[in-house]
Amino acid sequence: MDVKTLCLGLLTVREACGYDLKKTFESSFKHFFAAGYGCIYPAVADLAESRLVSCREIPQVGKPDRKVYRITEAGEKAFAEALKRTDPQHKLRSEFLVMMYFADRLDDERLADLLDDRVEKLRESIKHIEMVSRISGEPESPGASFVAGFGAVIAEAAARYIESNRHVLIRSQQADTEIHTKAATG
Amino acid sequence: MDVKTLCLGLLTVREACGYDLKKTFESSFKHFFAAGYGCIYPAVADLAESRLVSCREIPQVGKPDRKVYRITEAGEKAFAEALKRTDPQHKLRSEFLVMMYFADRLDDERLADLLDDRVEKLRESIKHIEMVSRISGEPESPGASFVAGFGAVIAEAAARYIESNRHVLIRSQQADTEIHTKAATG
DNA sequence: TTAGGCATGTAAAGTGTTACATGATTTG
DNA sequence: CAAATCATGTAACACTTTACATGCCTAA
Repeated sequence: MDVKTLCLGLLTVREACGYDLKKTFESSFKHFFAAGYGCIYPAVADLAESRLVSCREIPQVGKPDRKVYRITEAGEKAFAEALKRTDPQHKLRSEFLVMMYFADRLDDERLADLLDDRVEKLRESIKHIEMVSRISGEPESPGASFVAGFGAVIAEAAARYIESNRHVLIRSQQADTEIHTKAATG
Repeated sequence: MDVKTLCLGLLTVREACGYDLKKTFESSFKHFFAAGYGCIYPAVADLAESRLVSCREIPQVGKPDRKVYRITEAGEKAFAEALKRTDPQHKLRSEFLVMMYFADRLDDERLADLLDDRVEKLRESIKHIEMVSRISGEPESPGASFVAGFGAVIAEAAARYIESNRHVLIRSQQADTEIHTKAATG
């Protein structure tokens, strides 16, 4: 499944322009499916060209015309089909873990910075997810709640793991080298 | 950080041919940094061309010559530099979560299958990680243990989350729609 | 006898990222 | 006065995936 298909999916929920779609990517999909303008604009243009969405141009003052895309019947069918056929992948690509794998080639200061930064980013991600859930006026769809909760739980687990096991990597703290896999709940 | 740099990193540990590197990707990096032959072979060829690794060809019977790559001093420096400079990303791209976001457009049977499959894959991933840790003769480096533990803990958290919250998505089980974020420990 | 392991690669296609280009309005 | 928001897009580049191409040996 590519960005194009996901844009089509978002347009099954409500009509939107490219800029709106980007905001949705930032708010709801940031933690598991990021996409930039350079990918979104060509995607919606393609969808329009293949008649899966229609486009209505709304004149604006001081800005480019707002191009509002709305899904067509063909688009609805295409998306339903995609949901039926897709064998969903779930891929992590972590340069952070690569660097941790090579921890013995990093000095302790650098290592501590990397670990701290990652934990901080994870905590920010959790806050971001909670923020978005609270802001949205309408109660979220079950799907939206599920994926938000997933993101928060995984980020929390990751942060806890890093905090419980950093001593395994940092030489100046290497008293206990047992890996902790039980997170303290609470 | 790309596959080329990671190959260089693996060659700081021990000399290897492309096929060996692929096996390492399969065993140790599968859950956070996958790579195929089509990516690895050109990568090591590039490394050799830019003299970051040397190449020794060992004749084989009934197979192509085995090209054993060994890191050079320039390669060691280049990798150390990469570890210093890289701001490590950590990206998830999950079509699975996309589909769960659109759960209301899936029928219950399909939904249940997708959830079951994901949990199964997560459990397999945990087994795979435990397997690899047990098989390797020498005790693993702290970095290797850390990333293996990370993978196992996150996969376990994900599996538990899915099991605790699938009822939020499946209509025929929608009595309680509260998201469970506290995993039962044990 | 068939599947899997060993061992190399190329080429095209697919997909996404980054940098560039423009510019008024609104908020702090 | 500066930064963020709104709003569009293109083009080059980077990188990975997939399919193709070959072929012997070994174990079940």
